[in-house]
Formats: sequence, C-alpha cells, structure tokens
Amino acid sequence: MKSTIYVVEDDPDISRLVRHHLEGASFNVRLYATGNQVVVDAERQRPALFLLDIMVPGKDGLELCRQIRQSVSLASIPVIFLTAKSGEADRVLGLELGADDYIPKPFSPRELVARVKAVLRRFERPLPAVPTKIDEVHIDPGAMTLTVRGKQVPTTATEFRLLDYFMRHAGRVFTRDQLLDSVWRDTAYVTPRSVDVYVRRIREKIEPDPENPRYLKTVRGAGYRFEVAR
Amino acid sequence: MKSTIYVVEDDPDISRLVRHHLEGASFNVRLYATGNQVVVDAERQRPALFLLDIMVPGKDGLELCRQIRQSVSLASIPVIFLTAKSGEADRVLGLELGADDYIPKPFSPRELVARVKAVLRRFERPLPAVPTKIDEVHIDPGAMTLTVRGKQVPTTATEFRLLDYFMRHAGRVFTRDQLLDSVWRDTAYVTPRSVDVYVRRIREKIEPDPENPRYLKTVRGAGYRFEVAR
DNA sequence: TTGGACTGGTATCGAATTGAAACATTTCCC
DNA sequence: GGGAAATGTTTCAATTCGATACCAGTCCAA
Repeated sequence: MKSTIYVVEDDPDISRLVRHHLEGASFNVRLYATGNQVVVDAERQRPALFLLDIMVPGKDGLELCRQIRQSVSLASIPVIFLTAKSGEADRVLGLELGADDYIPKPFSPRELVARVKAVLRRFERPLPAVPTKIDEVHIDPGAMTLTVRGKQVPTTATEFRLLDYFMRHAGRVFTRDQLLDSVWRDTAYVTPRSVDVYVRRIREKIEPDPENPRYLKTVRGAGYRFEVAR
Repeated sequence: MKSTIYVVEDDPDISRLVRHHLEGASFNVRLYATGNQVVVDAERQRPALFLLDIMVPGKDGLELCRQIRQSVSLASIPVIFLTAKSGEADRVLGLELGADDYIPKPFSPRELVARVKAVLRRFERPLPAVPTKIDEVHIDPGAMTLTVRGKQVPTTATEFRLLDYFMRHAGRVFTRDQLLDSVWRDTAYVTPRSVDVYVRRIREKIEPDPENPRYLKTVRGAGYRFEVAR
C-alpha cells in the first residue's frame, strides 16, 4: 500500500518537482499551496508524513507544524521541513516544534527521496529479533550469528541484514530496489547492482554449491527469492 | 502498566510536544507549568521519572531537583533536565544536584524518548547478584571478584559492571550505545568509544591472548558479544 | 599536597568492509 | 544462431570501523 505524503509548498516549480520525485518513488502525494486546509484534511486521512515549506502564505510551516503537534490524531506523524534558509535559527525552531528532519533548498531529488524514506523507516516498528531456521540455515539476530549445516559462519553486517531480511520473508521475490530500500541504511547513492554482489557473497556462505543455489534463487527479470523448503 | 512521567515546563508549545511524544511512547504524562505543586503530588503518586525544564517560574528546575533529592520518598526517582542553555555551568549544576541526564533544546522527539527510556532502563531494579561462570571466567557480583583460570584478578568498578553485564547476557550482541545505556551510571556525556577502551581492559584481564579474544568478541558493524562456549 | 587508581577522550594506525566498475556468462527472444 | 539484456564474478580503491597507546582530569587516601 502506497503511503501518502502531504506537501505544503507555494512555489509551483518546486512542488511539481517534489511531486514528481516522490511519485516516482511510489508515494501518493497531495499538494497544498497554502496551509489552510491541511490539518482538516489530514485529520481525516492520516498521511504518513508531512513535508512543509517553512515559508508558505496564509499559515506558515512553523505554525502548521505547531498545529499538527497539537492535534492528538496527528501528533505522531513525522514532519520534514523544506526551506531555503539554511540558518541555524530556523533549524532550531523547526526541531523545537517537533520536526523530524530538515531539508535545505536547493536539494537533489535523490536526497529528498532518501530523507523521506529514512524518516519513514525510523517510524516503523522494528521487527523483533527472532531467530529463523530454514532447512540447514540458521540465523540469530540477537547474537548476530549465522549457522550453516551446524557450523558457524562469519558474516559482515550488510550480509547479515540482507540474509535476515530474505529469511524473514522467505518465499517472496524482491527487486533489487526493494532490497536497497529495506536493507540498506543509506540508499541514496547505492547502485542496484550492488545487491548482486551481496547475493553472491551470501551464496558462498550458505549454499552447498554457490553456482547452483538451493536457497537464494535468482528470479530473472524480477530479483531474488529465498526458497522455502517444500 | 504505564509509567508516569512528571513534566515541568512553562512553555506550552514545548510541553505539548513533550506530552505527545511521551504518550506516543506509551507513558502517562502529567504536566506542570510551575514547580509549586509538583513535590506534593509526587509524594503521593511516585512517578517513574521527572522531566524538568531548568527555567520555570515560581520555583526553578534546579531548586525542584534539590527538593526531590531531599525527599526520602522521591530521592531515588530519576530526574532529567530540559534546557535551552547548553552552557557548561548548567550542566555541572544539574549533575551535581543529582540529575541523571540532560537534554539540550532543541531536541528531536526521538532523542527525547530515547533518553527517557535509557534513564528508566538504568533505574530498573538491579538484577540479583548471582555469580556467573563461563568456561574459565568466574564472576561473583556479591564479592565483586573476578576469577580467571583459578586466579583472582583485580578489576575496577566499571570494568566489573561491564563484564558482569556481558556475562549475564552471554551470546547476545550489544551496540556501544546499548552498553552505555545499560552499564554506565551517567551516560549523558560518555562517548561510545569509551566502550572500546573498557573492552580492551577487560580483555587484558580475561583473555589468554588479548589480541585474539576467545570470550569477548568484536562484532564488526554492530558491537561486542561475550561468546558462549561451544 | 602528593601520588596512585580510575575514568574516559582522542589521535593514529591498520584492517575489514563496501560498493562500483569491468569483464564474463547465461538467458531470452527473434 | 545472433544479439540484447540480465545476471554472475572478480577486483580494487575509498571508506569506515575498531584497536590501542597515550593523556588529562578527577577522586581519594595517606
């Protein structure tokens, strides 16, 4: 399900840009040129995130943020400020009012999307660290250990997170981009092909024959899947 | 059961913000704009924690803290200061009066909740002083003695607490920050790197070969783990 | 007051990890 | 079969991370 992001921004050039890139990252975007209607709508719809220009006519971003924080039903929704001023004063004000991040203009599209995703990720409930065992592969997030056919195998942090993700969602196919979004910490400047490299590394650690994977299968044209034993 | 937090803060924007985020983290929050009534109420209700703005009208946070520390029934309840001034003087004063942490404004919601939780965690009822023996390492919290390969080894207080914590939770990985939260008494101004230093010191005392630890292992990208023998 | 133990910060070094790029191979489709 | 696209594999430079030595400050007891 797509998350909805409310964007409050009066400059049409910028709002078009923002909409375009957020939609490209498969978010629903709802644009407002002024802050007047935002809270009313939000209380019905409960967006996933607010992206507020700090200076908008009618009701400025700071005031809007204050209202959001005062509304019981909206207080827990993350807010990101968008602003031309990169002054310390604004930043301080924003954080005091409960903003969760702060994007100075001009920003790159990648940065915009990356920050939005980062904030949303922080707000997800973290999954409990439950050990998973599939066939001969046993992974224990609490101890951060991987055991294959009874032998403990050393892994790096990224390998571990990726394998953990696969095993928690065994049977499902993930595209490289989905994996980057879910597993990588800062996805902004990482190439999807890096996933291949890590898949390779994991295969060497868990597969009896890495050239003919039994667990971590390629789904050509789609991505990868951790095969659940049948 | 929800813990109750008393918040003493005169700025309504900030107190609303604090309330929402603490409630969002499922705490009960009781707000005071002045310090006058706080001690009286607290002595009946015994909150889990005080969050005091250092500057509030009527009776300021420092004075309030002093009173809390003098009250027999409240002295053991943790206090966190909230303050705009990030000056050294305040910090020292606050800590001298027995504050347990210190949150400079502006703070992010996440930081607020994280610090509150960290302090509460430190104040949890301490685990019973049960001796632990893992392989050749034997630790006795009652006597505060560490015995390695039959020989008693002197330890400092912090080393002991850290090792004790590791051994009670043998097999689990802890990040430096988790260790600071759980083991250090006053975490506010301690760098995660200090954990490294103590790990080193402990290794010198328990490891046959400190350069190749057999017990206290590094988990790169994550933290440290006390290896349970196998 | 001095000296020693303890605490915790920091600079530096070296090692492990990361991820992109280059090249190789496989698969798919015409 | 031929060629394009997708994936596999290896390599390597940059970066990140951890180890460690050293140091300064603090506290306390003699």
